[in-house]
Amino acid sequence: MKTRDKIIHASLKLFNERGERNITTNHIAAYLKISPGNLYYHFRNKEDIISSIFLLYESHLDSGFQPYMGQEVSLELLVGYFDTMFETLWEFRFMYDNLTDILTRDEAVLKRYQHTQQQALNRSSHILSKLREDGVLAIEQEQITPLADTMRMIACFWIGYKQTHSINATITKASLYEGLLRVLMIFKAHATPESQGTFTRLEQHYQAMANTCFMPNLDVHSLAS
Amino acid sequence: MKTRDKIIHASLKLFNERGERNITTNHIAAYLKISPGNLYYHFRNKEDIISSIFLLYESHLDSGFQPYMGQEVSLELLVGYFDTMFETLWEFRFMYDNLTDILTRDEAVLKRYQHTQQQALNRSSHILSKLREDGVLAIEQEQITPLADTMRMIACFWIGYKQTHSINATITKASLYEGLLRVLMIFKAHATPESQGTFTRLEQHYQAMANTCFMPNLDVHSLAS
Amino acid sequence: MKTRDKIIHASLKLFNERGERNITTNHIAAYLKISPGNLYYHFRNKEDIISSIFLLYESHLDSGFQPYMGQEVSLELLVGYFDTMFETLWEFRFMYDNLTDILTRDEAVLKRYQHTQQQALNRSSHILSKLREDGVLAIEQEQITPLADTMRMIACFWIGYKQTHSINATITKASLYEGLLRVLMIFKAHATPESQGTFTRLEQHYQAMANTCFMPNLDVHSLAS
Amino acid sequence: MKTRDKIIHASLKLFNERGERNITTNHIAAYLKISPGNLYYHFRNKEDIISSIFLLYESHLDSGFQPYMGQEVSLELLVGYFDTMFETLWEFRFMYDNLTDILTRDEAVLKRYQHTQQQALNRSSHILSKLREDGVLAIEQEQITPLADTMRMIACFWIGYKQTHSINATITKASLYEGLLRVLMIFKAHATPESQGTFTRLEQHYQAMANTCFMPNLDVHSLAS
DNA sequence: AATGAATGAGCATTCATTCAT
DNA sequence: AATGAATGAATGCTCATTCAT
Repeated sequence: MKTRDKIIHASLKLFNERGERNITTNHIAAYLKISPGNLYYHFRNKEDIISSIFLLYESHLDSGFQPYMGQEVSLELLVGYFDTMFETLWEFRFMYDNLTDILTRDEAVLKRYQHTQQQALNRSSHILSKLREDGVLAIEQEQITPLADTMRMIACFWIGYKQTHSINATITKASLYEGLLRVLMIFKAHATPESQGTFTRLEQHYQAMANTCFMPNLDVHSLAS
Repeated sequence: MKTRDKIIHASLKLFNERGERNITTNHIAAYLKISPGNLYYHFRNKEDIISSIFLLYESHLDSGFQPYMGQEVSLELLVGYFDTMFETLWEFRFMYDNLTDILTRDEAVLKRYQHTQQQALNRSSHILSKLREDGVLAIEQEQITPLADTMRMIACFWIGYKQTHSINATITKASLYEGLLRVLMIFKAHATPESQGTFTRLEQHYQAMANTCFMPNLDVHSLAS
Repeated sequence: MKTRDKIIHASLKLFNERGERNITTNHIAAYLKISPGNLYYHFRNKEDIISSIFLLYESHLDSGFQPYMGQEVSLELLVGYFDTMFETLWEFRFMYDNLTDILTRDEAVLKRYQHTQQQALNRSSHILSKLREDGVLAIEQEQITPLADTMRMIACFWIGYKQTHSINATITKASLYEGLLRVLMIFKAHATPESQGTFTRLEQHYQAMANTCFMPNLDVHSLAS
Repeated sequence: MKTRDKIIHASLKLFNERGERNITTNHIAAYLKISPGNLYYHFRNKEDIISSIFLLYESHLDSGFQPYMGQEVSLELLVGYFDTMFETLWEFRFMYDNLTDILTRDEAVLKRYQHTQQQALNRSSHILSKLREDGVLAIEQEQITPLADTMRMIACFWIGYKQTHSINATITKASLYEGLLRVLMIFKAHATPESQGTFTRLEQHYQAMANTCFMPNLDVHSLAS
């Protein structure tokens, strides 16, 4: 891997593990066993590194949220989207510990972040619309975007929420699934009576996933069954 | 006002306006035109100032969330609680820009914060239970606490969310009402058919309130009518 | 006791226990539950307090080192002097942790200290002379002052020496007697053959004293026997 | 010279001249016309600088106190040791102005210091034993270590003693020779009658050295004659 | 590409001392 | 005599960034 990419990935790793505020450019250089000067050869400044990490974030989100023109809307598809979102959140969780602060510092990053988020929201709303048309959701058209937004919000702040409001502050994959179940709960509240069962099955699936985090050797096919 | 209180309020103001990480003790002293030594005469250190602000936060929350022994549960009462929460969040919004970081630094504050939040959650759950018994909410008993928790979560992170995900990042009272409406939306999703109308009226009330922010001279009695 | 004296004695106590450098004027005031302003009403500054402690030190030394015109020189008398010195050292031990530093800061105190020390040295030399005349010490007249000086030096720096060169750094009365025995060792090296026995008895006495520190209830008459 | 070494030597110089407590890291940086940041690039903190100075001290002492396997014990050899000790003390005299304080602050340095001192003491005792076997010293075997210890003590605190107890507080090489003569005095007190002459000659030698300090151009062969 | 020494403004904090009351 | 709030220069130290090599 090129030095530039090494710096991005080391920074991301260290930021996630110990918080962006606690990681200096010298920490990153020392971790990679390169000189601080070399780090600044590849990046103008620390903000520039963060900006590059956001670029990575954006492409993760974009590639995981591909629209699905023409395909039939399935719950699996929708869940695929949420899987993507939660995985992205895990990968870039340092951002969500400190989102306001980071975005306030760099106007350009803020704009790009908002654009990416807006696109993700549009796609989510589009899917919710289809689910409504298909009789899965009992919801008025004008409530669709607010609902998508609420779900996104819970996803975005779940990590920060867990870290501050739960006794055990360490974030794990299991605690992320807990967040997913919370989103599903809201989803289910808007489900038509006929689709309640489907949502129940989804819940059971993710509950199993959360449990699996502690039993990693089990092969999981809970949804398929 | 006593110097000690001046320091607390100036800190709160500056933290809210420019972020806690960007405000040094010297900034606070300079803003108040007192010496850094004087600031440290009144507070052991910066953490101590923050701790005192949290004390203020806790008493705001506690006094606004008085239990209502004996009274009849009304939507108005519940809404009063949310009004309190949203106003408190506004007053102490700097915390939510950086909650993980702040709470990680001071174990004692973390414990107190979590205790306060737990009590607020208990009271919310209690009210939801009553609403369920009164046939207002169609929700299983075991879903009550998760629902209360979700609503709290949206309340807690609404400001941070707005600040980072909306184009116009400036937080106003109107944008807080927007958050309130979002919570109501979730609420309404669990309403029994008979109480749908009540929730609709509530929505209209808060919508009016939000609009009034731009027309402050109008006397508002939207709920009464 | 008057506030002024309370300040002197509290300062002495705190300096001895925790080191002069580690005790601020605010510490002293807080310990006495008086205001810093009051402390500065009684003393111009910290140096002034230290100067007053030195005054106390000087009078201790002077009163314990009264010349003994006319009396017969006895070993008991001499030992009385060393008892005084060691007790004074114990009482004012903070000085000897940091003597250079303290005396460098205040010219006037330095001069007074040196004067007091010179007088103590003169008296010691005078006694040694008599002991020589009485056939107790086998020493040339011109070696008398250097010998007195060496003994004083060991006395003065014993505490500092113990604190830095022994594994167990805590200073106790017992460790002071250890220093006394060291001085006696030098003394004995200059004893005439006839007086060796007397010095041996002295050593046994102080050895017993050192042991007594751990058995405080025993009545000690080791010298008398 | 490398910056790191410059910092060590400048610190040593400034500490010796003005006392360690009175020299801040900023003083050192200013003296060397480097930035405080640069100083902290080379040293973790002030303790780290002091620790490095102690390393220097230890190697000075170790290299000057090489054991002398097989050689015949001569007074010259012994005196060589004391020369080393006194010169080392001169070079690092700031330590002895404040030894308790400095060693109390850093456990690791204390341990190393005590180890170095213990080794020096062992070697001194070993030499004294040989001198006793050779009929130079009239001393019981069990008194050897206390004697070595006493001599070391005088050496260690001579500078501090002179600085505080003599009218002319400025330390010179001549005043160091005075300390050496003091140690010799104790030594001589334990000499056998046959070796008294040798010690007298030694005294004369060092007396001459002390005088030479004021006549630096004279070639000194006082011992040889 | 890379090194690593160097910068310097800034930070949280301390403490002897002052002063209005 | 005494209070206690206030001062302000100073301290040890940090860290994003620069630059000669």
